[in-house]
Amino acid sequence: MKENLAQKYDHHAVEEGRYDEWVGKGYFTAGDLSKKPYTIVIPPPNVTGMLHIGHAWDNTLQDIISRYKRLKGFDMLYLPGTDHAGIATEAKVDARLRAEQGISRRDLTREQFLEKAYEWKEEYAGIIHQQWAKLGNSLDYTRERFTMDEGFVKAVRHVFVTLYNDGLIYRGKRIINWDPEARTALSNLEVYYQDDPGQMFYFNYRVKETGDDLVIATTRPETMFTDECIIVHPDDERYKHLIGMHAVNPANHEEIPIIADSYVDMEFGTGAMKCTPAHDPNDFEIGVRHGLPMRSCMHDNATMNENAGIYEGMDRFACREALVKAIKEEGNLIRIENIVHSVGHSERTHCVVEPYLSEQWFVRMKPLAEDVLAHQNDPEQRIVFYPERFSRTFEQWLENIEDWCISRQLWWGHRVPAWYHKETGELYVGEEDPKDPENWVQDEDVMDTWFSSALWPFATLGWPDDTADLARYYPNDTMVTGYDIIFFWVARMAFQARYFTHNLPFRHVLIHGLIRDAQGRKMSKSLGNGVDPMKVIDEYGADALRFFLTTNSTPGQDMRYIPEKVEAAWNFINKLWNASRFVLMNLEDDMTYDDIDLSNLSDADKWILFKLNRTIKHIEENNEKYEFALAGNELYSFVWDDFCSWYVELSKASLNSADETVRKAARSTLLLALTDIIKLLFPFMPFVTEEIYLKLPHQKASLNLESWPEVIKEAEDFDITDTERLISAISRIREMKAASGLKPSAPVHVRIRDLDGNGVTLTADQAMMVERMAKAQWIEDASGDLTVVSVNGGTIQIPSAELQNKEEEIAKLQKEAERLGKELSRSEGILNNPGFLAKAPEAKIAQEKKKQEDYRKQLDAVEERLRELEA
RNA sequence: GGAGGCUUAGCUCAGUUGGGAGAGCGCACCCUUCACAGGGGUGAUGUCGCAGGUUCGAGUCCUGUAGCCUCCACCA
Repeated sequence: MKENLAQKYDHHAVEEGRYDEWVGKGYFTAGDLSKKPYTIVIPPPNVTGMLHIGHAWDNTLQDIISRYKRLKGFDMLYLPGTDHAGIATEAKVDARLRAEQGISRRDLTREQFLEKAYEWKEEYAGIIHQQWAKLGNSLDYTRERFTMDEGFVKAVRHVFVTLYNDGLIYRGKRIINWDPEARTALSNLEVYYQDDPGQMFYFNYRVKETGDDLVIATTRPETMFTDECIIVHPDDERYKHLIGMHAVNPANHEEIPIIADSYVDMEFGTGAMKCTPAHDPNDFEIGVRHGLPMRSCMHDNATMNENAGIYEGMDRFACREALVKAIKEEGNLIRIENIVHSVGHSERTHCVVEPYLSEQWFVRMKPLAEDVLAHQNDPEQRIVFYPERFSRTFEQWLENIEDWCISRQLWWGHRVPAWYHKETGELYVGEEDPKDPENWVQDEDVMDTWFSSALWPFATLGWPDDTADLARYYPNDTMVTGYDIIFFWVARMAFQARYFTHNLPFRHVLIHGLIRDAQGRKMSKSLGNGVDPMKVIDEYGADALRFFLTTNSTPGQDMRYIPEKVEAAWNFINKLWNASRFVLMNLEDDMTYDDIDLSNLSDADKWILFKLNRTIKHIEENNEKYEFALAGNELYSFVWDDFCSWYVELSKASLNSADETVRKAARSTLLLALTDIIKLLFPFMPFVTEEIYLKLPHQKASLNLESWPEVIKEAEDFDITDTERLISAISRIREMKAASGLKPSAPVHVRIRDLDGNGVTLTADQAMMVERMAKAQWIEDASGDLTVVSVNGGTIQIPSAELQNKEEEIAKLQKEAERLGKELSRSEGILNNPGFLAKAPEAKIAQEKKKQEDYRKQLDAVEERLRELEA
């Protein structure tokens, strides 16, 4: 006997050490020029921490595609890398400094801080590598990248400078979202809105010239110190006469002009609004339009500045409270309404974002977005989304895009390549540092992390240099990512690729959802409901986790983490393991893969090979469409039901045959089918399939070097109708026995009739199947009372004395008669419908007629038996 | 205000050009030398959210509607 697998499937033993061996042998290293290239770049995980189960899902999808493509004969490049994740990492390092040394980043110099940040990066990149290994990701480490490595520095500078020179990057004083805790600007995307309880304050701005009361509402009284004017609608009869006059600001008694602008909605509030250009984006627009002053009344940490007078130094919210109190005391508070309104928070620090006027760098988005949108109509240059609906999300966002604020007041990131002359104040923007650095000071800001990740698909391949990898592996073929970063990332890669490579970054985008906990809640640190993929792997193995993740999800849809389902995946692997042990036990010691001989196949052999062929085709079709759940589920039932439950059992008869040609055919079928099964499963569960492969007679040094199973040509013409019928007959016999309270092993005799009542003669092969699987002995003919049950294509008859249960049989037959009656009337209904006959396809009509006839015959047999029983 | 998703068996979910409702888990009964008791066999359970429409035929297409959820925009 061949060396067999261990008696028990132990995922630790199977997965241990295998990955390093694969990497060491270079199985994941791309570069075979004789093959067609296929590229996936990993969405670079942030070096902020460890991978979570969402990464495991994302990566498994990529790895399945990669391994499938390798089997299909592609030169597969699955490129790894990590993202410096500017603000997120900076916050982590800052928190660590606080915890370990009781200091903040501001207590260090920029250089000192960056040193700490690099230490952090090294530490977590190391952890991420270990995690990738555990997951089994077939990454080409010879091409690993980091979004702040040397090549990226070059790429980012080139992009910045080019866009600047082309007028697509500009510096300007604008209202941006300011995070007063991190003290940095944020992009619109880094702000989330949440309904918070708040208050609407109504104040009286008395009109200086007339003494009229002018009631103005605001939710942010603390910004009133820099109100620059009052605005009313030019057509508003209530206020028309006040235009050009002045109102007294109740916060600081400044007299501010009352001006007209049709921006004001007369229906909203009191119809008059205050305008604070430095603290509100809409007010800013108005301010620009009317040439208003733009004073700010806050510091960058959201405490009040000198423009707030006596409130200087106070926190914005404390100031709000104190100010309202003061205004009330002066009699200018009209009323306060409690409201719930949407308030912007920082994605990172969660504090309330302050619309804040400051000098920042922006990317002019419109022309870039339009270029992408234009190419979405070009079949050759269109990015195709799976599922397709996400292309709408993508395109709609691009259609309504606003300029992108890319500067961040941080240290960890790509520094803006702009310098200011110490003497003249001249601005220099360039890829090279100034020739006379002593005369220049570099812009302090760094760039939004996404500015560099946007270059990922091509900068990882060596761009802006004209490298061989870039020529070969770009554009990427498939990008796999979550719907949550379509705007952050996918859209930005799209326009940068368009602008700088005049190409699409990738042809396909496979979108997946979020993974939630068993109750359907989002996983979060505060809930403590996150699932650590490494713990899952420890408990069930990476193969089980991978199979769970990809066969319980639908593209684009969220999924829940349900431990029982991971366990079900483990059980499936265990089943495969045991079936493999069975096969190995039955192969001869010296058997090689070339000894497979498909002559003299039994009915059962033919049946499984025919089904195997169909399975190979289906899996391939679904893999091509990224429908891994459909592929995985089909494999599950093919392996468990068809291969294990039926074929392995049936093969036992052949393996015990006295005829060596029969035994050989069974061995050949077992080896061929199992080998193909593990190839089909390999992308899903690379560890256990490799283990099995190496124990089986095999042709390559590793399953990684194998090729996708070929459809077996001979098997395409096999007619398995009789075998299918026999299998359903076996089920009916088992059913009859179970219904009669007989043990499965209790022997019975069985006679089979066709639909016309003629005896069916079984071949020796078929009789053996019945004997083996149903513990029923086939007899040509039987006398006496026979219990009857209908089966597709005929009836099964068992001597009643052997079943000894008349009531059961009557009940069963009545139920059967009822079912057949229903089917028959359904069928007749359709066939009596002239519309159906006139419009349905010929084949469908013929099929329905055949069914009707069969139902009729079956029902006749059942009714005849019922009459006998009742007599 | 705009866009999208979900609603199918007790639970979690599939269901890809419209043609006799599925899986896993759970549940009931039976079964152990012979690959696997983390197993085998048999079985029960669904007016496919609701209402219309198109069609010979709708879980599947169209319209409307309810509930839950997500994203985008706006909010003096």
